Amino acid sequence: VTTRREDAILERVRSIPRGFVATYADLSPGAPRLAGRALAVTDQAVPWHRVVRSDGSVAKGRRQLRLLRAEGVPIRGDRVDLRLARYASPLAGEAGPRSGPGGDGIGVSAPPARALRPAR
DNA sequence: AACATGACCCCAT
DNA sequence: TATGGGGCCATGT
Repeated sequence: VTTRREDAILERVRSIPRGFVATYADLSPGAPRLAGRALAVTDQAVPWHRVVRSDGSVAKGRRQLRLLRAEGVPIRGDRVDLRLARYASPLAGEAGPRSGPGGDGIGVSAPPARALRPAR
């Protein structure tokens, strides 16, 4: 079961381009655990493997790393090189805990689609 | 209502 | 780079 906030998070997960990643905090500033829960309980088809921790480590181990490597996401050791692979999220730069009505930045519209470096 | 548990994060050692 | 403490939203006892 997902709440409205979680649904919004899932939608943003879907917006992560192939070859890039986003962190839980990018998806839900101020309540990153909520992003984790959303992915854990949803039955929707989303590219969950493109979501990583803020230090580049992953929650689902080798399985996740394999999927990421398959997309060409740069990985050093056992963690993603965020400086190259991080997708410039629409919420990037927004405030942390309680950024206005809604409690988080969810509700912001379209992504910038600004190209970072192509995943090597 | 208190406490515990998560695909977590930030800050200060 | 690694740990510990405090904070976060939602659920389940």
